[in-house]
Amino acid sequence: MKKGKCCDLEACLMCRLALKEWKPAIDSHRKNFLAKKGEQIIQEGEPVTGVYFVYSGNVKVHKKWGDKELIIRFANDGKIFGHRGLNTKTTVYPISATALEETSLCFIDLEFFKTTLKVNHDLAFNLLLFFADELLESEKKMRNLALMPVKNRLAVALLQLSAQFGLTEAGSLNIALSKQDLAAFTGATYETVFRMTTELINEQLISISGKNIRIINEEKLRSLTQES
Amino acid sequence: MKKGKCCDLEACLMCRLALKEWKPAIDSHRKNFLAKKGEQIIQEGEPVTGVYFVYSGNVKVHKKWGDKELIIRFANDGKIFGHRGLNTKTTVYPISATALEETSLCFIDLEFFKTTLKVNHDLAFNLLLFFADELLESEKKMRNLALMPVKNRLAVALLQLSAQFGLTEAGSLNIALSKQDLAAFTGATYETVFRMTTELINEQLISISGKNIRIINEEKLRSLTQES
DNA sequence: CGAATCGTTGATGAGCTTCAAAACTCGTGG
DNA sequence: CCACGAGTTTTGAAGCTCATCAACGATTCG
Repeated sequence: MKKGKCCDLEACLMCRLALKEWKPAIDSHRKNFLAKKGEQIIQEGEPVTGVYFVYSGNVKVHKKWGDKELIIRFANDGKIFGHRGLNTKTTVYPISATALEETSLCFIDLEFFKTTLKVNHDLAFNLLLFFADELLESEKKMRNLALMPVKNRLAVALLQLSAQFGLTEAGSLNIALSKQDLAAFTGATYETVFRMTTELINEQLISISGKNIRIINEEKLRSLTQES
Repeated sequence: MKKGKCCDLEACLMCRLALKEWKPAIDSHRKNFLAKKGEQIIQEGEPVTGVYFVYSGNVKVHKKWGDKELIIRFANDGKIFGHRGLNTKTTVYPISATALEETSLCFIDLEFFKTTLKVNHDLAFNLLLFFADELLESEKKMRNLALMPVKNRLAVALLQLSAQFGLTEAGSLNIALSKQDLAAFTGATYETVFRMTTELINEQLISISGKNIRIINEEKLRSLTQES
């Protein structure tokens, strides 16, 4: 990632905001703010007003059905969420978004974002690629939820977290995630995830001390994510 | 849909092809052909060569894990598939695609499609919206697979098929789908889907005669898809 | 007409959820 | 410094949903 860049999107809107390449006019369409830990930023079903960019922190993007919850993905530094306001079918947010830690955010008005997209073709093209990547992940996760047992999905989840959040110097996953949330991300119950976690520990694939999860045998863990 | 248009994307590439608005130069990048019923058009894991547009017919887009299969979606008239070659992470198709009936197709070379996207901003923007819609559906389906019981997922599947393929004059779903495929689309086994189908019949929500599925009580069926 | 495929049904058990109750953690205040 | 209680973690047990296997009837097709 280049200096002054915030995210993986070349020509990303937020980068430009950060780099102040844009006219001051944008200020009327942008709102910076802080979300406290646990604060709900978007409520599923509410009318779409704009998109959010994460400067720093961590936000879970989740969907509910009845009293059950599934975490679709996490948006950390440089990521975007609430962008599904961009669609032709509905005018309400299809997901909820909740800060997992204190998170610094930037909100952009939907109309402004749309017009920007139409004018800034680089941005549009790169957002297109971003969406394609998301779709790729999304469809893979669909398959996993439908076809994989919980233990294997847990392996996928851990590897994904490792890839997205990296490791601390101590070598454990650089994210503070409640077991509840890990379960909701895996798509299973708290207890089941717990049991599978102990299995993985017994098989020496991971280890846990306190809140810290460490991947010991990445290769074997990854082999669980392969077919059959 | 306007006359001369093939799909829901304004400025869609295929429409332009069909309308012959483009220079003949394109012909070297386009290949029209027919896929027989049951013919596999894309094999998961093969290197990406381009994208496909459906003139007419029906193609299932599916993913495997071991010997199990999940149908992600169906691509019928005017739809696009294989577009996930467009991404930054992998150079192989993440999905398989198989014709469910005789299908008339158009293949576009990936490089050409990419350059076109960079030049044709209307196309890029509308593809962006299309991706956003797909993502919306995809994430909804993720939630369904994770949280809904099979019966409810079956209701979703039937309503979705009804929306995408419409009804025959007789009032039944205008698609010939094997129960195998319906099961793979629902994300459950053949037998389970069969049992749930009988339940829905007994509850007078649907009826089946031969291959024809008819939705009797759409409202109740839809209520199964609502939360809790 | 026989073979093969598909539809239908029952029995069984694995995998997972649910409920419930210990055991452990940690902050708070006596 | 310990006791207490609230919250979390861990474990056990029961039950439900769904997959799997197997068998038989129906339908298609050479």
